[in-house]
Amino acid sequence: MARYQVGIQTEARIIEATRSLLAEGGMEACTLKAICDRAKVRSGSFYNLFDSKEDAIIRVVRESIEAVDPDPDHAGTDTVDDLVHAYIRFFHEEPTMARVYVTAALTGESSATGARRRFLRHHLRRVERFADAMQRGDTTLTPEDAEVQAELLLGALDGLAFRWTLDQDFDFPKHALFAAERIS
Amino acid sequence: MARYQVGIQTEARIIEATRSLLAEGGMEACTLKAICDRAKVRSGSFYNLFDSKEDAIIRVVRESIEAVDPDPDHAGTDTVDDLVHAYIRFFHEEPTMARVYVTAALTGESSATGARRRFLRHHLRRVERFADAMQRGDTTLTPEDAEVQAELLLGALDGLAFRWTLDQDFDFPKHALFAAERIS
DNA sequence: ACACAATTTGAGTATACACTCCAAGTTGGA
DNA sequence: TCCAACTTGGAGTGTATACTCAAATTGTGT
Repeated sequence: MARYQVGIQTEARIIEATRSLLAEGGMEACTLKAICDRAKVRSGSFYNLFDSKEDAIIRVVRESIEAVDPDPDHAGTDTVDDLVHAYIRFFHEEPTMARVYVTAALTGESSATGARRRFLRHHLRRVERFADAMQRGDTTLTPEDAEVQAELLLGALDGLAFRWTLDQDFDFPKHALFAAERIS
Repeated sequence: MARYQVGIQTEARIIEATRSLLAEGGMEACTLKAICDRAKVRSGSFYNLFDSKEDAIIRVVRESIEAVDPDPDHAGTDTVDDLVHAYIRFFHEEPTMARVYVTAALTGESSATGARRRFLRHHLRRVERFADAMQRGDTTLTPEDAEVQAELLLGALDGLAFRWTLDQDFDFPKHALFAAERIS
């Protein structure tokens, strides 16, 4: 019944292989074969531990996002600035992962199940945190206004990040900070 | 030397098949087989007229974007509001095409050639037009400030559009107008 | 050392895709 | 009417993909 150590290690190797492949070459480089080769595992083992390739990718991306969370305990003490800086940091430290994040949301199965739903949930949580931070910074803001404003700021950050994926010379941090200043 | 009528008609049929497939089911539905079936053509004919599948898709998307251009002659008379409304209209009238547009930019070959470059060029042209319109609306704005502001507004529109692809219930026009009001 | 569950293997399945080639057919100008 | 340029049919190529399964092996508690 209990999991064996060896299985847990294999799982970790697969996650690490997936992470490094995504970071190096994005979705295109992250084939099942590549994952298995790098993790020194046959495909059967992979499917013993993961439901699908997408399953592994989603876990990696989520871990990656959480790694730059300014307030992992959700104590509700982060400021808008903290959140914006965390966002900038994510794109700065894990550019390929950021592209994967956006790509997965767009190309996930057209049915609303799966990746898309997950990303939406994550987005909504972020909007909530931005809105809360905005209200803490400006107590005259109504909850409704804070939400609209949070959607706008996050939208702008997403859009500027997309812009950056088109052209790596684009100064994302500068524009992101301008957005934060202008919108919140 | 001159092109034969029958070839021109075949080309038109292929374009139309590609357009309708993209509009109905996005990139996933737009396989070569699907295009050829719908256009009543074999793949040999397709490759007689187009270099690649991507070639056909790019032509379709470009035509689709130009169809909602508020100032096709580039007379330089459009206002920021015109441009924002044109953007909203594009997403309202051709939602799937909009998704294709973003997807193509992200998933195009990782080398900077090809689709990505094209999209960047198109984006830069739009930024310029937004910046010009902003300067016409506020003559105290320096060209540099206008450009940064234009990048922000376009980024916000792109991001909100992306947000909408995650969840069709999101009120894109409302948020887009809020962005325009807040940023320009 | 035994039983039994957890894990691994690796060949195999099924499928999908963009693209090629060239013989045969058609068009339209001279 | 001729014929070269153009267009078409459609089988075929090559490659890649995610995923399955039954049997073999290994780990763990007793």
